[in-house]
Amino acid sequence: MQERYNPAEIEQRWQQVWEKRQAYQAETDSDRPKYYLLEMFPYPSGRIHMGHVRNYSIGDVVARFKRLQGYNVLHPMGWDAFGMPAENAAIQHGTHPALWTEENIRNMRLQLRRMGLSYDWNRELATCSPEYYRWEQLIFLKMLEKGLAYKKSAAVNWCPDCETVLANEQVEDGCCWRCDNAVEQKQLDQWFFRITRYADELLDRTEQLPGWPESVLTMQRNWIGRSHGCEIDFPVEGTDSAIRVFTTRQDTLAGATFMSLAPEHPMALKLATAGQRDSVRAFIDKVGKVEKIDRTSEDLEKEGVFTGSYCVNPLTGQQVPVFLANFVLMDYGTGAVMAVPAHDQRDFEFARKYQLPVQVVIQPEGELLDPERMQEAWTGEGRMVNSGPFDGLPNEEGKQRVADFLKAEGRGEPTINYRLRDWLVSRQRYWGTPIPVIYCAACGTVPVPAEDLPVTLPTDVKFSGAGGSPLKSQASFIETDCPVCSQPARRETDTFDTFVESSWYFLRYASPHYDQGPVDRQAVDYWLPIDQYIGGVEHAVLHLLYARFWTKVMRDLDMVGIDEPFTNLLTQGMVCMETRSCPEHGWLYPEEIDAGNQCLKCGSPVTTGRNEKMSKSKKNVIDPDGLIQRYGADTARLFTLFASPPEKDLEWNEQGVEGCSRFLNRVWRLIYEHHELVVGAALPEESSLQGPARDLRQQVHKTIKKVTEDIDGRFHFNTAIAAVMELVNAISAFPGKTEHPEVLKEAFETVVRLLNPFVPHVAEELWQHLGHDQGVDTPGWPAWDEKALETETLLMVVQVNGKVRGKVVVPAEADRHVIEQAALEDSNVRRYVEGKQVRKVIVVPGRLVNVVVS
RNA sequence: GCCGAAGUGGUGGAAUUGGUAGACACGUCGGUCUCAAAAACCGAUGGGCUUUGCCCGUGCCGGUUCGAUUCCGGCCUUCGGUACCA
Repeated sequence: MQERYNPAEIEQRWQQVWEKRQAYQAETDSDRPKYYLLEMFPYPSGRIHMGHVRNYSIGDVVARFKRLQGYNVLHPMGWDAFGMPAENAAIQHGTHPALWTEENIRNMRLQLRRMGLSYDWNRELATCSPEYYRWEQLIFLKMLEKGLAYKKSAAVNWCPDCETVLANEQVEDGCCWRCDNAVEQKQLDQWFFRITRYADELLDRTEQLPGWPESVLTMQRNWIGRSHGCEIDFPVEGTDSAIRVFTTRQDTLAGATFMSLAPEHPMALKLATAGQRDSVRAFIDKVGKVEKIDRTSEDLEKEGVFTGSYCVNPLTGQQVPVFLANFVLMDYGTGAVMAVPAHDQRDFEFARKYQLPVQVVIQPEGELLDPERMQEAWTGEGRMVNSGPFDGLPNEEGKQRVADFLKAEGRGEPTINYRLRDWLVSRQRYWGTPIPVIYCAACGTVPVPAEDLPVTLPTDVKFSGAGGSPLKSQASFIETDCPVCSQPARRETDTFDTFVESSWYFLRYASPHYDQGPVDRQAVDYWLPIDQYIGGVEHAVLHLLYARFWTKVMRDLDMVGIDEPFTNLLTQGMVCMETRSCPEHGWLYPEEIDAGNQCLKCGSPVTTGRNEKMSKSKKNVIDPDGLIQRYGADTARLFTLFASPPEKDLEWNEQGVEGCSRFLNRVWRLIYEHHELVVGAALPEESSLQGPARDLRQQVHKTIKKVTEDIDGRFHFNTAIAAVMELVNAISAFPGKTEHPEVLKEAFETVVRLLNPFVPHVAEELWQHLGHDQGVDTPGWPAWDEKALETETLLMVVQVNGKVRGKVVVPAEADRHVIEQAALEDSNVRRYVEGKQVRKVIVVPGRLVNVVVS
């Protein structure tokens, strides 16, 4: 055994051993309980960052721990390989996206291997390979058959400079994130997935996901945004048509004194009377020019224009003027709103601005609303007034009654509205899965026959950066024959949103090489659902909602037998670090600052900012490679696990890293100094131990229990590691090392085995030095001996009136009376009890005694 | 505005079911070793005091309880999500 701990040498060696042993390959084995552990797969950007290190360190502890507990663990890794950065790199540097991506994967795979993560690399997949996306195309065809995929014209964010649509996240302050040009709304024919068909199930099943964080479930519920209400028809005066509105407040129907339509509403122009036509046109034009982002901002002034037309309130029969209003959105509800100024703040402001009548129809308890003097709308509860037959009803009950009335009269019906929109999956990009559809002049939109899949992405394309997707000018790709009539036809040139690939990769891992379909049903039935999914909270809605949707689609296609893909979800926090900036040069890297905390370039004093998420733009990043080089992967892993619990943000602290490195060095040295003592020793016999030897053995077993319970389900790795540190401190201080080598041996072996999931390389190395030929994982996870936990005496805290006044040691089996006696005899306790009357003595077994005096 | 999470020493954090607040680590201070330094090791470290011990202390105010970081009510602050959603 070497005197010095040399992480670089031992880590490389053990990684080779594991690889040779194929130690982490998972095989379907119905005789063993399975455990499917998954971390969200990375985009192959080229280098891993600290967020990855944290995510995968957390996952690896769980994977190794579950394996040691005897589970058949599936722990795969792959690449979310399609996406815009590859294409941007192609435009900027001329490298083909495929080569760029491959190179990045190669590099990142090496980085992950250097971390010693226990992946089953035989199951590795990259979503950009035709063997993967061909099955996605097949599922799309099936969705098309079921009406779950469809094409429609929709307004999308369009960057005229890049000639492509942008996802909402790619629009920053109304401008393109890449070229900083203003984003426009453009009407385009786009492919959608009908996720709204699953809105109810996606929402209702959130109640049955106890293993998910409440915050994520709430976000999903809000995103789906189901609201119960009514659709109501307001007949237009002098015509036989009607305007249909959606409302959740049908109880306020009698108070609807005007009507607001979205300027894009199909009836908007038709309703304009001759005298109003010009101003209506001008208003529609004006609103149309405002970007969507401003349109939905809070500071936008509420404006409208009168159409000149009236409709009729179906409850009161009153005449109601019809306005167009800039705050009414065409893509929610029906694009028309019944305006109830007394009970909706927006309508109230609008009514005051245009001097429209305010009619109170809900009176709150203990308050009398006066329409003349109201300063704001009353949106709370109350009793219905001015509502004819409904007067006096509590408004909640009124909702039901008004809905029933409308239905009976044929004027409306109860409806459910969702905030959730269908998922727009078309992208005018090259580096994605081609949408397998052909357009034929005679036959229209024709799906590519399943036997012709995959539609592969052509590789011989040119990237100019202009003219949009290179597929559009790739004749060899576009030109094809119609599968129906064999006449010349054109291929779809749009590709899928990359969220499509990440919606089912976790299913593919069960049988990644299966070539008869997307998944091998047997493998999926064995491995799925995922027992533990781990990733960043930034995916709380998008990816996690899409993945749930896709799983349900595949279930309904009889491809999988599960309803939900992720049983337990852990959303890990961000990795943060302080920022430093100079008034001259902006953000600074630590190496751009001198010892006196001044900028190396200009000498200005450096301002230290607060902890923020690590990002290159703010120069508060740590490069995992450098970290591993300096300290080793084990230290990097240990620090990210020790510094904070996984769901919280992690504050980077170089000194904390050094502390972890120091700890591993201490363990190494301690074992180095004593390993000859313990290598030949037997393991201890419980009964024969006394004093410090017995105490140490007790702590060994207490630590096993604590670490087991901390890891299992709780994921409190920080306290688990702290417990091992305490044990190491106790071993250091143990006076009986030479007298009790057997106790020392058990203690050392326990430390090494407990540390194994966290720092696997050094654990293997030390295990070997403790005289074992086989891996540290061979004996499985250590079990604690209940007998060793038993004590003869207990330390009990004595309180007087709830304040700690003393501590007494009592026999473990002492009864209430004996404990009470001992407590009252304590000299300090006596000072507080003497001369007072003891009212009550509370004894909490094994913990404390509280003497209540007065 | 609404929804969610959080607030504990100089710092990261611990206290699992209402039972010794501050485990573990970082930092700081003092010491040992050394020509010196680093490393390593040992000790101290919430604040205050009349220091065998006492008082105060978990964002603020109140409540329940023998006992509250933990439960309840009301506020304040920070972070995250989301929004003219009718």
